[in-house]
Amino acid sequence: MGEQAKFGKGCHLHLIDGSAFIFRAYHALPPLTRKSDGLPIGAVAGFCNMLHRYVEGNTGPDAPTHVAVIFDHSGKSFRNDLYDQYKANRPPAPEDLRPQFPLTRDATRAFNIACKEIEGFEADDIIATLACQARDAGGRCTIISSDKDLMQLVGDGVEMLDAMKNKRIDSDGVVEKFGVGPDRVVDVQALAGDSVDNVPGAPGIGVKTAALLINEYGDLTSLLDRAEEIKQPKRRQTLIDNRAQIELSRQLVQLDCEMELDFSLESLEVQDPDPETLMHFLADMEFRTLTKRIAEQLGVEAPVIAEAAPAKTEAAAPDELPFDVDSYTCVSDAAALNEWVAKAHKRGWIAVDTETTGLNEMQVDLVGISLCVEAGEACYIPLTHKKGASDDLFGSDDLAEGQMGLNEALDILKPMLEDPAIIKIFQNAKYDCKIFKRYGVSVAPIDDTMLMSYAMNAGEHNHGMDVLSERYLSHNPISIKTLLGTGKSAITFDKVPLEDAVKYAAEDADITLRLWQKFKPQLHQKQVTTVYETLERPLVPVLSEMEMHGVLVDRDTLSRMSNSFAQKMAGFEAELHEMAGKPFNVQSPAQVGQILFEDMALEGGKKTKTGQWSTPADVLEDLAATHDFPARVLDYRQLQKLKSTYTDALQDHIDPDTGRVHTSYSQTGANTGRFSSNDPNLQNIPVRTEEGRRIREAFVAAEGNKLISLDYSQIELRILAHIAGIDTLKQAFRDGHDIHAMTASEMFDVPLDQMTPDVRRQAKAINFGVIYGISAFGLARNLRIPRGEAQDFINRYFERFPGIRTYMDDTKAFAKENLYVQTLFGRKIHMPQINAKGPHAGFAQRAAINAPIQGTAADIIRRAMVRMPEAIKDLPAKMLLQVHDELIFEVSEDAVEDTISVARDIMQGAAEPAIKLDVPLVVDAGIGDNWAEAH
DNA sequence: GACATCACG
DNA sequence: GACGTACGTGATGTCC
Repeated sequence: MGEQAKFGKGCHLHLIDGSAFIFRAYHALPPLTRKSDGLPIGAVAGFCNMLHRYVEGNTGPDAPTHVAVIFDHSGKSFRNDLYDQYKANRPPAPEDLRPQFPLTRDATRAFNIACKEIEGFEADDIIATLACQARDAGGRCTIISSDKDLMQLVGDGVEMLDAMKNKRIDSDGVVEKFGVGPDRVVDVQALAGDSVDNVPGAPGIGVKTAALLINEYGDLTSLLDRAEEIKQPKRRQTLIDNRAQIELSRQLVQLDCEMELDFSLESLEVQDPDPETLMHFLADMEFRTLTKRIAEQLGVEAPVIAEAAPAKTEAAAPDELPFDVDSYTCVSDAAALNEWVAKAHKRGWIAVDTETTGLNEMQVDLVGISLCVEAGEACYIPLTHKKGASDDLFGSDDLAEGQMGLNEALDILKPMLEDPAIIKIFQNAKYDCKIFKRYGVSVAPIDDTMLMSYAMNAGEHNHGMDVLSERYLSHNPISIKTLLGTGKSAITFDKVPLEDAVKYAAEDADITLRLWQKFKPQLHQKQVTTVYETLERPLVPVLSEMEMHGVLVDRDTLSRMSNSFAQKMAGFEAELHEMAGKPFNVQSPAQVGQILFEDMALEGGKKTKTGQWSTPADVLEDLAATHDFPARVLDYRQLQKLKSTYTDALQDHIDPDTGRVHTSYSQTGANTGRFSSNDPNLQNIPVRTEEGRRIREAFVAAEGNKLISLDYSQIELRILAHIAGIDTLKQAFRDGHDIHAMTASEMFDVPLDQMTPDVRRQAKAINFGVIYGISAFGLARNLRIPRGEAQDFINRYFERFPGIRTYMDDTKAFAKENLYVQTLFGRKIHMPQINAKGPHAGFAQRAAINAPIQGTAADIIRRAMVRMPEAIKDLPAKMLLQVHDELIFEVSEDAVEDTISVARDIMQGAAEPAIKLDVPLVVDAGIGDNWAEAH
């Protein structure tokens, strides 16, 4: 440090406003991506060009002797402690810009220019402090920026330079801009405020008026003290009323010239870049032109950049960094943890994984947290592991040694996990976010490798970590079973010895980070960034909240129904044994089949592929027309289903703490974009039979509330009408006609006023069949008509609506060509089986026809759900459940109508503005004390 | 753990 | 010309 000459007279410091460079570069260039992997790189390219042009231009007597690029540190600054709304209305950095922030630091260092940022301060403060130091030492300083907030620093050897316009700004320039000299800029800004930074200022006073006042009264303090003297009554009152706010504003705009810096002016001395380092960086970024140009100037050989690197989509390249579970570290004190937090700040991202005592997010305890910022470098923070059970079979409740306190760790992690400038990366973020939420941490923003995979590869494979790691990293992770065991002897994670836990948990974070690095650029390449960012990622907090809120279920209602079912079933069982002439297990399809088709020798029995007699409901229904036995079996089966799956099982899912049922939605469960619901499944609660529907009476609103249900009417048919472009159908929807009756009328030439329910029913079956990729066989079975007749129906339908056949043929052809189909919103559903030969071919083709329709409907309700929390935030209403085309809310009695109105608008307009459908979306609403009434 | 059955959209 | 099919899910019980 002592080698450099002292900064003083004759020295000239240049300070570059790094953030301004980045944003200017970002907006000036198209969204370039790195050829080999699609990493967004446009802002870095522009940044490097600007930096290079700047260095090139620094010749002659006025060249700087010292230089630094100053960046804003991610996260909040001390100004947020003064005013929590400071810069609060600033939108987050664009998605494709964020990963470029750290790269611009790397670029600065590659050019061998000092690169500075300090936590808790803005770049402007560092610039202010350095400028003052330079001035005090008798040297000069040029600030390369056009930010008006820096103009207060101008004067006495400090100037600004607008690099784009190549215009210097001195004291006169400041007067031109603010109407006052640099020393009064702060006063003017305090009065005028700043909408960009959300500095309030004095209402109704702009720069012009502010300058007028300051020039008249000398300075801000005098002005405020003598505010009574102001002639204009309104202006006078404003200043008197808002004195505190104006003084706060002054604090906000006043830059800190006296920061403690851990580097000296001397350390910023201009140095030549190291050609090798610079070349390596530029080549790594694949900047072909710039690399060549700078290589020539430096007189070195330009490194070769492969023209078209092989697409790295599937298996990992063999030369990738191997996994080494022994390299992972165990973090057990605050100092070590703080280092990891610092790494996250530096990088702007961090992969996080939580370990818990089980899978039920509402009940389990946090056991530890693993982190990873750089591939191959991961740690585990054990928090509540229990002491080993060396000779005590039951283990111990005492905490194991070598762990930091849970609260201490969370206190350190919370600001980072909530920092808007740091992306937290998870595999299945919803799980971890719910856990963190229970510990008072609201994690944001996030990325989720599971959802990225789903957006890119739905239909190709599942999206669990094991599958993804195997497929994309060629690595088999440690199996959780080897740590926990299986079945009855399985232990919970808090009983796992620390050294094993570190390897397993840290590896998961490492895998997550590596998957993210691999997937991120692929999202662009596969053109699903919008799907991921608008239809997948924003749902994580929405679903988390719905799941955590849960739905109130009345245990007594269920319990009474269970008892009633049990009684009836016992009666049916006795009857059935009597009829069979022997006791048998009514729940065994094999035994029922034997009795029906062997003992009773009934006709029409078919066998399943395993050789058993097949006894599904439709077969038994046919037999029930003539025999009591199959009719009774059906009765029994219905009650058995209701009891075991619903009235019994649902009670076990009532959370002991909340008294409510908390389902879990799987965002990646259905390939079409639908959600699935599990533990328990609340998307298949009975409704079609009277008996079953009564189960919904147990789903109730809390005291003083109502349940409301809003469902899309015929959404899939509407989408079909739009996509296939069927004018008659579209018009019918626009006119609000009964679509099935209309179809029947068109097909069978029956006037609407002479429509019979049976003809309408047949048309309805055809309409549904079309959505499913109609076949004569399927329609025949559904309508119980001969196959030839079904084929006639279908032919007539296609004749009447030729657009439908075109849509089906086009969709099939598209799928065969591309191996995927698409929704209106760009969601891709892969169809790897579409070109299969043989009997399976039909399956894939029908799925291909159905997927765009079902998927588009799923996209639309997803869009509604993403917008819903903001829309209802001021209403006493909560969104509880989603059942594919229906949303259920719990709402205070006095806000029922308002909520319906708001939620309906959101749902009906959910396709817009992305898509303007040719058909209206209609949402029906129901209200009740329970779900049966509301539906 | 595979299979059959049945609940939903 | 025969093959065997409606599309998408999850939970439960039997049986091996």
